[in-house]
Amino acid sequence: MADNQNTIEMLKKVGLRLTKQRIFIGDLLFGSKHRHVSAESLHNQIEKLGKKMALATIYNCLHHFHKAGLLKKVNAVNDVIIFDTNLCYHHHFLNVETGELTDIDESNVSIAELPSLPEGFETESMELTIRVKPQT
Amino acid sequence: MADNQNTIEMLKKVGLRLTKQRIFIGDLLFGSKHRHVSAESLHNQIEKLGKKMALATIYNCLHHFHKAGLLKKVNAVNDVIIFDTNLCYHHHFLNVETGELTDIDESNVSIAELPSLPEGFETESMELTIRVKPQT
DNA sequence: GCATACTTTAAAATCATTCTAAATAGATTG
DNA sequence: CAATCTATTTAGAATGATTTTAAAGTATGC
Repeated sequence: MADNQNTIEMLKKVGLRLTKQRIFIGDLLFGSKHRHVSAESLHNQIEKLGKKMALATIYNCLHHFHKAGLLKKVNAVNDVIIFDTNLCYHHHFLNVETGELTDIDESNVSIAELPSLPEGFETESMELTIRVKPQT
Repeated sequence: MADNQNTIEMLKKVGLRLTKQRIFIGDLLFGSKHRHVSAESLHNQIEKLGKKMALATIYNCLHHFHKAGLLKKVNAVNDVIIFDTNLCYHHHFLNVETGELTDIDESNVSIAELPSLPEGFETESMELTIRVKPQT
C-alpha cells in the first residue's frame, strides 16, 4: 500500500526501527486527516480493526513518535495525555464534558502581542485552549 | 488573625461549612499572592508546617473551592491537576521540565480575533499556555 | 546466517485521584 | 445547650492512566 510506503519512509527518515507495530500505527495516524489520540483511544481503534497489540507498545510508540517530532503533545484532558498529528502551530476547542478536542482554524485566531520569555528560556510551543460546554 | 477572618467570611459567602481544615487551607491559598497548587504540593506545604491532614481532605477541599468559584482549574501538567487562585482571565508560561506555571501579565498578550464557537456551545474559559524550556 | 541491540509483551508496579465506610464535627432545632 | 441531623474528615481500599520489569522476539549490521 502507498500509506505503508509513506510510513516506512517516515520511520527511516527519523531513524526509528521498522517494526510491524510502528508501521501499523504510523499508517493509522498519518494516513489521512490530522488526529488527536490517546494511547487508550488508539488501542480501541486497533482492537476494532481486529489486531492485538499491547497497550504498553502503544505508549512506547507514541512516545517514540513524539521524541522523533512526528507528534505533538497537547494539554492533558481528564488526566489523559493526548497526541496530535498536526504539528503546525494551532489551537483547540476543548469540550469539557467529553474531553474532545477540535482544531481551530488558524486564520481565526491571532495573538497580537507576545510576552517576553523568562530569562534563559525558549519557547517550545504555544497553545490556546478554549474550553467549551453545551449551552445551558 | 485577620487572614482567618477573611477566610471565614469567604467560606460563609459561598455557603461552605466552616471546618478547621478549610479555614487552614483557605488561609494558605488566599493569604497573600496568587498561587498555583496541586493537591500534592499543598499537602507537602501543610506537612512542612507541622500539621497533619489527609490527602483526600485536600482533594475534597480543592474541589469544593473550585465548585464554589474560589479556584480556577488550569490545564493539567504531567498528569497533575493544578488549581489557580487567580480567577481573572490570564495566561501561563509552563516550564516543561519542572511543570512550574508562571502567570503572564495580562497586558502582554492580546488575542485579536476569536473564532466562532461550535453550534450550541458556550465558552467556559480560555487559556493560552506557552511551553518554555531552558535554552540549549 | 549470527550477534547485538532494540522492541514487544504481559504482568507487576507506580502515581494521581476517587471512593468507601466509619468516626467526627458543624449546624440546627427544640 | 443537649439532641439530632447532615456534612466532613479520615485511613485505607479501589481505580485508572501510565511506566517499569524481565523475558521472549525481531530488526539490522556485519
